[in-house]
Amino acid sequence: MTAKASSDSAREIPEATVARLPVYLRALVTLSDAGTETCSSEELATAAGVNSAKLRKDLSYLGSYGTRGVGYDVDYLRYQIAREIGVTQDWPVVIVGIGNLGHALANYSGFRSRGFRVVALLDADPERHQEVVAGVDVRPFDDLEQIVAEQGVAIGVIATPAVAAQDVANRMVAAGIRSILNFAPVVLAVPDDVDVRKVDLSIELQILAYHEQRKANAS
Amino acid sequence: MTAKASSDSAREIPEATVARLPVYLRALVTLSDAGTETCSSEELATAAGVNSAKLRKDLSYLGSYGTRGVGYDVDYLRYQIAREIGVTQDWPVVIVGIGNLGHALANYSGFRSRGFRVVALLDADPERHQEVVAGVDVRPFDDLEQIVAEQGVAIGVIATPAVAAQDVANRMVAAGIRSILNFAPVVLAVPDDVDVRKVDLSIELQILAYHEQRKANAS
DNA sequence: TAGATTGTTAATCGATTAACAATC
DNA sequence: TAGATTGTTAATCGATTAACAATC
Repeated sequence: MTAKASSDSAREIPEATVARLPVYLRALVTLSDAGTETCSSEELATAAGVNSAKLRKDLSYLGSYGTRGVGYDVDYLRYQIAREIGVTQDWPVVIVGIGNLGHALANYSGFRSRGFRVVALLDADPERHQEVVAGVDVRPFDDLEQIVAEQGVAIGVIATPAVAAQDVANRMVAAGIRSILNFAPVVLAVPDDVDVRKVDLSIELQILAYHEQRKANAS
Repeated sequence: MTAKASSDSAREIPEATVARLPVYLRALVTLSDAGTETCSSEELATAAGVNSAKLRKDLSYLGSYGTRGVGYDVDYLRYQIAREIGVTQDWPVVIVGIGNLGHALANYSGFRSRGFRVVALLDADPERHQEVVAGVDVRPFDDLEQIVAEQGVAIGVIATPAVAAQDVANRMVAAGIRSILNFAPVVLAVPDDVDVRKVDLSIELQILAYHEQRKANAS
């Protein structure tokens, strides 16, 4: 299959750059909301917390969306980055494990406003199937395959205890999900074509502790 | 001030390695709990989801804790890594912003079991000051300075809405906190000697969406 | 034309990896 | 001694950064 209109977007974008695009997008949304129409790489870089050389290098992978001597049109660049990331469309998401964290995720407004739609909340515990969280019914985990098929779910979020996570991942993969955001503190084994990103609260704290300890020893 | 007993631990450990040490530590805890006494770099690497060359290189920054031809003593290596990270001691933590996410964090058992102790939950909203979450009273945000001083808090967690986050960070820094874990979707401005780590759920989802989009286009 | 700022080049830095000598 | 596995070396790869030519 050949590429459509923007055939140049087939270029390979480095992982480190991909990880920063959402940060730039958010900074642009903030600028746009504040009524700013144009910004320089220096201004945008400051808002995003990086240096301007890195920002310009990153943007250069997407194309040439600025004007020399002038800067970037905020709304135009915002659209181009959103398109590159893929958040001009809506992504149906399913969350599995509706404990404390699952509740927080289901209620997180940042998903909806950034191109993600929570279409289902699943939990293995029948006790929870009475609940409605953030306007969505909690349903049995066994409904996974049906929901994924019906709603075209491409992204799954795992917020279960560690012991259940691998099983949930297996079922997600079998159901056709190829992108997983994992909050359970385990290393998931998945096929090569499945993307897993991990958020681990205690690991983040441990990294802070390491540096904190060094500061304490240095003083 | 000169270093104590283990003067060799003054070596510089690369950031990428520091970020993986907690992963190795967790794998070792799992192995230990399963009764495993010895493991090779190959086994530990598999459990941690990295290749063995990287694991050995990482461990080499800490010292020489294995035995050629044999492997690593699980409990010994576990202790050495825990000591290097700094989680052989207890770190008092304060959480600010007790909404959905703050609740989830306060209840997260992984903190306690990994060397962190939530000593206070703070919220600016007086409505919440009645609450007890995970056995800890929710107190006014204005108590921050006092609590930090009394309890020797070194790590602060920000789980407030985006608009409040910078103010909270400023107050934390003024109170003497030098390590911050930020869940609010904003780039915090802090002095150079303050460490900020960021967890942003929607950014993680956006990175997945980018790759998902590419998979969809490739098919 | 003069000033400003992008997009790109090239140098530097840090992280990963394979291979293997050291050594249990 | 023979087999196994670490710890380290050196090559490779990818990311960052400063500098500046291109160009509005």
